[in-house]
Amino acid sequence: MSDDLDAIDLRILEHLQQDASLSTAELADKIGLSQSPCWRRIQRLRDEGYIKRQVAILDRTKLGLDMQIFAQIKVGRLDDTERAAFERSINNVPEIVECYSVFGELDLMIKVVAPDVRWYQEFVFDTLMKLPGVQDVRSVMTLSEMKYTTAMPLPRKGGARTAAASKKR
Amino acid sequence: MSDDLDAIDLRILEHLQQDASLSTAELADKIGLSQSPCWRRIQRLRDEGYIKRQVAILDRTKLGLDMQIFAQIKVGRLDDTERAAFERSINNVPEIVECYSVFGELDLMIKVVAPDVRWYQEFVFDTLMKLPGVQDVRSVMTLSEMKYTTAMPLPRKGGARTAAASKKR
DNA sequence: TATGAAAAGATAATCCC
DNA sequence: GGGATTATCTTTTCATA
Repeated sequence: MSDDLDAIDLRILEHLQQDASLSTAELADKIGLSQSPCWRRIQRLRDEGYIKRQVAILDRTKLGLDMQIFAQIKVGRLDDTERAAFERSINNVPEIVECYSVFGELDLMIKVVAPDVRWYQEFVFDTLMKLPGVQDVRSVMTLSEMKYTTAMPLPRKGGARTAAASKKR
Repeated sequence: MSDDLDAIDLRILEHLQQDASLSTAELADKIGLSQSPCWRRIQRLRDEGYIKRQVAILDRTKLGLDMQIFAQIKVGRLDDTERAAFERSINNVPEIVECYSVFGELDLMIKVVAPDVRWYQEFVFDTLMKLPGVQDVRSVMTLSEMKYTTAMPLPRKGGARTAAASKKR
């Protein structure tokens, strides 16, 4: 449970969260290390949970999913059982790609991918409104995606003040 | 540019977007195919752009990034040059992980990851408010992440009415 | 404790059917 | 699409510092 990352670990993570198809040798080369230590570090980063998983990112629009909508939802008080059921429902709807409980007037912020407006309209009435306790749904349709990344900010070499660098662990 | 996916392609995509660390042989086995055709299909799905890339998903909280915030931003009219500069700025800030232009009262919806409230406060004043044309920032802090996935909904075997299935291509 | 070189094993990529 | 071959990469072992 040694819990600190050195500069080399961070460079490995930075590369892998941009492109996990790199071979160990290529990656080792990029960071000026030989294969074995590079491989062991990757293994350790996996074992310690810094790397959660490795996934393929698909082209949303090529799959006909041209729309993305943020839906803000007002939910009434739920007991623990209802809450668990709610969360299970959310996870069973593949078109809901993100869901957060949030501070403020509305209780949930969810991100939905959809093929078109008609589909989404049905989705709101047939799926969202039927989730337990849902009282109100306010939808914000996106016009364009200016940025979408799965990459987390990591402390950078220059010691620049980034999010990841400012937190004492 | 043959543009249709059969049931096997979809099963391959489904597996890979959940776990891209599967070997071709393992994947082939899961879908009842032998290695060569499975490999060729994966290659084709890559070439045709259905698979955009392969990334490592890191553990946000292990990196000290415990907060996620949706910031809705009002931006004044921008000409093309300013717009391009804006988009470049967004892409240069690693803590901004998603950014969409949206319909409605406010113009942009961005998702930010941050270590703590203090960091985020500084970020709003030192970074967000200094982006060209920004007039107003409204922040919604998330309390908990109920779902986050990079996986897109794909048409399913049963012919269930999913988002991906309803769009004619 | 970490590295590098090299062997052993597994996988990816190509061939032919 | 399948089977077999080759090339490449991953993983282990071992020697070194």
